[in-house]
Amino acid sequence: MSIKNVQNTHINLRLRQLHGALLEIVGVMNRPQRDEAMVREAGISLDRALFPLLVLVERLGPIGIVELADRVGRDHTTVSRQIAKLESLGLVVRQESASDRRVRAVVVTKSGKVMTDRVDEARERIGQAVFATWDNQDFEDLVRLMRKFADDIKGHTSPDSEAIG
Amino acid sequence: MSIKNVQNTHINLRLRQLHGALLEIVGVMNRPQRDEAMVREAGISLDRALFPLLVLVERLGPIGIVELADRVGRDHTTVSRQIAKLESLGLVVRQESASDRRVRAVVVTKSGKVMTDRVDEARERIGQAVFATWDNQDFEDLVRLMRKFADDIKGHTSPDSEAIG
DNA sequence: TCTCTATATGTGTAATATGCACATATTAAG
DNA sequence: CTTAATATGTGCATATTACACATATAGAGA
Repeated sequence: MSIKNVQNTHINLRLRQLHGALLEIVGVMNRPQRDEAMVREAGISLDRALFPLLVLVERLGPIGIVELADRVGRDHTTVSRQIAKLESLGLVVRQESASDRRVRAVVVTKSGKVMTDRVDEARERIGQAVFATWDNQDFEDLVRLMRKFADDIKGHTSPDSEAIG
Repeated sequence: MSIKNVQNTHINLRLRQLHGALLEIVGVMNRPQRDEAMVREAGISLDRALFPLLVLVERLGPIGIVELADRVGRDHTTVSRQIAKLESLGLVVRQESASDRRVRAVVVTKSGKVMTDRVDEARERIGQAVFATWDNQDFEDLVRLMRKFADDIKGHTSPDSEAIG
């Protein structure tokens, strides 16, 4: 076996480990129970699919429907309807864009912001608990490398490229 | 502002950055287009929701329906039906457990393994491309810290604890 | 052992979510 | 100024999902 093959074997081992960790993390992030617990804490009734959208709008808004749909991996018509629901609940508004009058950019309302703020606070509490036992350098490295990883996979998966599984 | 508050502010900044990166990564992982591309490459027609299950069964099998449902955050009745579909396609089988005759543990068949193997190969190719430009130490650190992170959030989110958003 | 509770799985059914076909408005390119 | 591309939205058929409920088995305690 050549040196290059040994290296590849090692990389593939690590890739498999990374994929395993990713599957678990995504699994936890996708649990609807988590969202429901948050919503309950915020004291508002909200459909399961609507909550992740609200968080994204707060993070990325003002943002158009199509870009939002791309982020969550759903058809834009689906997202259009979901945003309409969020708007009827008073949590977001669609505002006309001056530069491009086709887009109706979505932003959170004051009421929606109150809700995402509570979510942020809960997330902070959990995060502080999770990382309380971490070595500080490890924590800094995790944040830095996750950011880098997120940036890099976007470039390798954007249009028509292959999937990761 | 006390030293402790300064530290908390810094941690919360990092937590927010980490959350942002996580949202993007999970977003990419959740794109149905990725799964569809994989399935197409493997030359089999497979419902969108079935593919992630197949991957999990290959990784974790033999595994029971309830545990599988917990992993993907769906009701066990939903997963039960989806596994039944996978079984009718010959990609997995449900085998009786000797130790506990309630469970019908799911495992991939030879045919299912062929499919996940192709997926693994594609994932390897992508992974090698993504990390080709990475510093080796960074790559090792990412794998190690993601594993640690996955382990730690499981402990902090398992039963009835709060969500991350 | 007997009983009661918890767990694992599965089916019927109704509500929800989703995407495709299609339509409109606006922008950009030639 | 025509044509293609983009952003958004509605109607409708289908797919997905979960709740209520049922069955079988396991485990704990009297």
